Parts: sequence; structure tokens; C-alpha cells
Amino acid sequence: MISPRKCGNSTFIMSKPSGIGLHLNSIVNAMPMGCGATASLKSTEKGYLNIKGMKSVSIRGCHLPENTKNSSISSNVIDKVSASTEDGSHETPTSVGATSATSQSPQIVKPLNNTVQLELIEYRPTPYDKSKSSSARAETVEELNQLNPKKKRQKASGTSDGDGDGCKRCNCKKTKCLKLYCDCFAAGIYCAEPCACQGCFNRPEYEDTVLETRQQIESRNPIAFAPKIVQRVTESPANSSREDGNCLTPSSAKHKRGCNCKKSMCLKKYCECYQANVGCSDGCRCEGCKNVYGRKEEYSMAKDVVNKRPIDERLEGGFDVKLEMAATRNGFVQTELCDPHSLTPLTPSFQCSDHGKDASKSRFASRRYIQSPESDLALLPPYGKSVGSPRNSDNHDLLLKTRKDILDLVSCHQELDYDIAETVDEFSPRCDGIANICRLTMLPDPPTMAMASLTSTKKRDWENVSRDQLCPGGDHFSSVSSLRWRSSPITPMPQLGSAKLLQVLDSDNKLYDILEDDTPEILKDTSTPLSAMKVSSPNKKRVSPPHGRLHEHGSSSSAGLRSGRKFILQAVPSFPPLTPCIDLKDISNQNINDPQDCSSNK
DNA sequence: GAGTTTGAAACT
DNA sequence: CAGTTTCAAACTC
Repeated sequence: MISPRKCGNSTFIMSKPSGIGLHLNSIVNAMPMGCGATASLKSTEKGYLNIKGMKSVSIRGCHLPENTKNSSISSNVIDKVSASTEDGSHETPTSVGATSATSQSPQIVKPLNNTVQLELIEYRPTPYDKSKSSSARAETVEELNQLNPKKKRQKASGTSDGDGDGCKRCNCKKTKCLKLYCDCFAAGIYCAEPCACQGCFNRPEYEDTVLETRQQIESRNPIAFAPKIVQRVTESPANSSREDGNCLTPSSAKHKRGCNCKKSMCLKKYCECYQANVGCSDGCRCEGCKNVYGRKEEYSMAKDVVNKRPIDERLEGGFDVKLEMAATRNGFVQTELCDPHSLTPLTPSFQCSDHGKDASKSRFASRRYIQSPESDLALLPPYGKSVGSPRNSDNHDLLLKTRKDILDLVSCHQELDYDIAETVDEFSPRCDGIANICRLTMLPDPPTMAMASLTSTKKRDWENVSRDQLCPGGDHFSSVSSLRWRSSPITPMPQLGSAKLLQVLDSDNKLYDILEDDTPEILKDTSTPLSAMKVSSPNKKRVSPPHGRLHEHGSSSSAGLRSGRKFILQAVPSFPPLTPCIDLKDISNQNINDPQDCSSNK
């Protein structure tokens, strides 16, 4: 997906974004296919993960100029992933969503400083370059802003719509790019050259202003900058081979808050769901939804099917549920639509074929929404190579095996709770499997007990592998830290439910003591089958972050946020990539296409 | 490329 | 929190 490029000594692949919890704007700004993106650490940022903070990285996106060294990754698109460089030395490459690399000069906002990240009360990105004062920058900015808007507009439009080089940027006129109207600002990145904005303040020169504004917005809505698109793992296995058969369509995503379309029937890019190539869910309040990626009604129907089943049956028949859901959607897509889109997989994230003008978008999506492990791996064949240090080679087989096992697990239980996906860092696709496993260990259902047991084994294996292979020093992680790495300072929601997870991981014997999910409702998706199991009265009301839900859960969730995130971060080193390399064949041999066999396979 | 439509974000 | 306004992107011509 993203070709590796060399940046001096530290070359590593920007792992393609998992798609988990992607900000919609990040999607829009995705890089073009051929645009290799490489994130490289500054020399001063080398070394193993500093759990206190996030690494700033440079991005080299589309023919990025030298000055990109000053770019850092938006907290929305950053993840901590370890990998080994070709020379075998371990570095701390940051998995970067292609988001910002799309611009010619991606000046990306960097994450908060360490202290704030530790608290993780906010995860706002911070403009990277603090060397200049705002006043001193004013001049520069003025110059930038004085660029002929029309000229810039032309530039922007030439690459807009996601069908150009993907370097689509904003065109704000009145908001100074300091409101969420601004795609760049909303995505946590600075405006850049391709932008046609006027009076833009969303520039490194105004980082203070940007920060302030962000804080302001976040105070109103803590998840304002959270990714809009969250991963809903697994569609019908059949989908994975739809179209030309070369596509891996193992996952899909959904809009976190849902759309509110009235007239577009969710068939135009006005619709955020459609724009993100995700189906509408019951979080949407759209009217006359005809989203080709999945209608709201279908979502509800599928959920109802799940909810009506006896608990036990559901617990035992997770796959039936998935199949039902898939069947529903498939039926719809296959029989009801004449729209060319009907040919696209339900999990457009993995569209591989061209549909005219949608081709590039599909490519977009492919890069940005990929979440499930199989696809991650499949699409990153070079990854293993690039990260495979000599030191790692010894454990490569084991790692592969472990990964394979993980894939098995994941393929069987992906749909159990796509919040799992939210637990996963958006750009640490290789860790998704483990994340799923971790979550699985918490599940109360009998089948999962076996799974949990197995998982424990796998976990241990994996830990061993991970430590041996990816953390030779071993001093960077605590003994139980290897599965805590999921903490994403970027997206708070995933972490919230993870506090309990830590308990699980601390003691395999307590797997069932930890079913409690302290994730605030606001951050939960109650529409998932798993939620249906856990929640007796699903929240039917739309997620309305700014007011209702946030305030509704305000105090508690706030506390939860603090404690949850803090807790996680205390011992959470960013985890190294799970399995740097896996063969596509491995994936195809997984039980992806035959989930029923999963259990037996295990 | 100008004008219109649309729905998210912001505001009241 | 519902209704309204503002905004910028998407879309149409």
C-alpha cells in the first residue's frame, strides 16, 4: 500500500492506517496510491518507545520537500509502533496514517506534550514547531495567506475530490481554518500549500492559537477531534472475494456519530458515511438512507436479529450472527441496487477494483480503513522485510505462527464487538489481532472461555516473541506491558474499556472477573452484537457528542477518561508491530472464508 | 467557474 | 437540547 522509502538511516514503512477510528478528514486527505510515504524519526527521537510521550516523526509524503522534517504527526493519525530498521537497529517508527502526507508540505500537528498525554485528558495535537513565537510568525503567515486564493484554489481543486493525488486540502474563507469546518484543522493538521484558505491561522506560525482553539473546541466536545470513522470489523467473508477476487475486504467501518442526511439519501458525499465509504448505522439519523455501503435499516435489522436470539445461542453462535448480518447486507447489495456502487464490497475500505471515478476513492479507502489483520498483512508484504532485522529472523517463524493463530481468532470473532477495533490504534494495524484477542479474553461466553484459554497461551507466546524479537533489551517494558500497548493517546474511547483488560492480562486466571466495561456510554457502540449481549437496554438515542452524551456522562466519563487513560499509559509502552510479515497465502488460508471452521481449527 | 445544494458545525 | 445560522464541501449547470 505504502511503499517504503528511505529516510536516511531510519527507513520504515508507514504502516497503512488500520482505519480504526479514522478521522473522516484523514480519509479525505489520504495519499494517492503511488505516493510512498515514509515516516522517519528524527535522530533525537530514536531509541525505544518513550511511554510518556509520542514521537514526532517526519513524514515524507508526496514529494515532500526537505522541510517536512518539521512535520509531525497529528495525534489523530499517529500510533506508536516499533519496528526494526534494515540495519537491525530498533527504532521507534511511528505508524502514520497517510493522512497528512498527502499534502506537499504536510505540516502536521503533533501530539501533546508528554505530560498531557500521560493524563490523556485531552489528546489534542500540538503544533510541532514551538521554536517560533506567534508574533514572529505572523509575517510569514501573512505571506502565505496572501497567496492568490484563486491560484491556490486551482491547485486545490486540481487535486481535490480524492481523485487526484489525494492532496486535497481546505478552502476556508471565514473560519480562518480554526473551526471544524476546516478539514485540515479538523484532521489535526496544519494547512499547507495546497490549501486555498484565506486568512488561515491553522499554520505552525500560529500554533498557540491553534492549540487554544483546539482546546476550546475540545472543551465543548472532547471527541471533536476524535476519529469519525471507527472500524467495524468483519463483514461477510464472502465480501472479501467480491469483485475481482483480488480484494481483501475483511472489514468495514462506520461513522462514529452517524450522519444526518435528509436529501442526499446518503448517496452523495455530503453524507459523511458515504464519503468515508462506510455504511450507515443506527447511529445515523438519516432519512431515506440508501447508502450503498450499508443502509441504516440493514444495520438495525441485523442487530435486531442478534438481539432476539437467546443469550446462550448468541454466545455460541457468534458466527451465525455475523453471517446473518452479512447475508442481509449482501442481499441488499446484490439485489436491490443498480448503482455501480453495488458492485463495491460492503467493506469499501478494501475496494480494489476501479469504478470509474470511484477508483481513486477506493484506493483511498483501502489505505485508510484497513484494519483487520489479514488485510494489514496482506497489504504490507514488504513490511516484514523492512522491519525484519537479523535479530528478528530467529523468531520469524514463531511470530508468523503466532500471528496466524491470532488471525484465526480474529477472523472468528471480529464482529463480536467492533469497539475492539476502537481499542486499537488507528495506525497500528498489526496489533489489531492482539487487541481483539485481549478483548476476547474478556468475553463471558463459553466459547470464548476456550478462546480465552487459548488466547492466554497465544498471548504468552506472543509476549515471548514480542519481547524477544521486538524488544531485545527488555527493559522498556514491564512484564505485563506487552498487551497494554494498545493505549492510544489519540483516541480516548478505546482505552476506556481497557482498564479492566489490564486486569485480565495481569492474571490469566481472572479472565472472567473482568467483564465490566467501564467505557462510558458515549464511547461505546451499543449497536454491536456484543453490546447487545452486554447491554439490556441499548441506547437508542443518537450519539450526540457535543451535548447529550458528553454531558450526560460528563462527570463519570471524565473520571473514567482520566483514570482509564492514565492507568493504561502508566505501563503502556507503545508496542512493536505484531507481526511484521505475513504472506498473503497465509491469509487466504485462514478461516476468513469459512468462519465456521474457526473453532475446529483452534 | 459561478451558483446552488447539502449537512456538519456552531451558535442561540 | 431543539431550532437556527454559518460554513465549506459537494454538486450542478
